[in-house]
Amino acid sequence: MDAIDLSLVDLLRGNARLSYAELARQVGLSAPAVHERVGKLESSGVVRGYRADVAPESIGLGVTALIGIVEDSGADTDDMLESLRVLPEIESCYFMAGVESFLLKARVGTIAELEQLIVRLNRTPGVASTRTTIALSTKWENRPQPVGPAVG
Amino acid sequence: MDAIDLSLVDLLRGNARLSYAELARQVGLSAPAVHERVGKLESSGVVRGYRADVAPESIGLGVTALIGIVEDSGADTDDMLESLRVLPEIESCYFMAGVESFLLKARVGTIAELEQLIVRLNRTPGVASTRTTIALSTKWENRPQPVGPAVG
DNA sequence: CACTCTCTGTGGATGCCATCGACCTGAGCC
DNA sequence: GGCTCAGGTCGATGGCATCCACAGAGAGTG
Repeated sequence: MDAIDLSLVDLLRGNARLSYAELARQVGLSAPAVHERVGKLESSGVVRGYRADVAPESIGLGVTALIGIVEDSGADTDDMLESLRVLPEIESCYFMAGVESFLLKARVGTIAELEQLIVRLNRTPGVASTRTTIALSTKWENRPQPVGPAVG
Repeated sequence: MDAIDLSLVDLLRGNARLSYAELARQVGLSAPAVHERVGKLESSGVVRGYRADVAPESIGLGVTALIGIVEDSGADTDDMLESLRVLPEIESCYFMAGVESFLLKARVGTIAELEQLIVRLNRTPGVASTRTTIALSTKWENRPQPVGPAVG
């Protein structure tokens, strides 16, 4: 991970569909060299993949909620994780410090679907309680913060 | 947004670097047709961009925190938003229902940097109080949920 | 029904890009 | 010095992006 790798990471966080030729121009290397570097970033786990950033409301996921989960004392955290993992509505799952062991970001189409999700969560073994707050609007999300040196 | 558009969106959410030729094979259209459709999805705002998914700890952002913000009564929400927007550490910003008007997801390198961020937030005009919880680990994040029909 | 307009598709042509292999170069080390 | 290796360049080639001309389906209209 030298400065050029950081530049490549920055460029790809900004636009994952840049061609190797374009990346090469930006960082001042040849296309094969960039190809090699990006391949290594991928196989070493620095770059985990490439995702289209899609407006959720345009694919019928207009309701965003954050759900904190308090575990039962003695609950098996790994089992709970597996129960959470199979729920597709849960986009993100953080294991937190504090009373609420998990913080989930869920995305559904309607409030009714959110209700169903919460019911399911409360029925999940190991869940003592849930606390849901609704996001009225998403001001921004997953904004990449620049890490590399400035790239001309 | 017909079924083919949804398939394209799904495919690109899974791998944003798929070639138009490959997308075309997957959905059963010609490459120019797919090119046209994706272009329209982009210009209509359904697809907002393409991002490399980078392991944050590998670029020196190993600390994730969620920060709730309570506004002063009478605070100007738009002004606050602008103050938040210039802080690069804030990756996501939701306007919430509830006591805490904003919920921020912040990513920093060290606990010391988190402390500085919190201090800055508490000094920001309009902020009555903040409540920070640290994510001990990220189980998953921004997992795309399939929306289109199954794609062979 | 027939005409036409529009939308969305296909197929072909062309130039750029991804990718492979051969080779070069400088650093570290015996 | 001479070996070795990591990581670069260059050149070739086949595939892809992209442009263009044109075809066919459907909606609206006389």
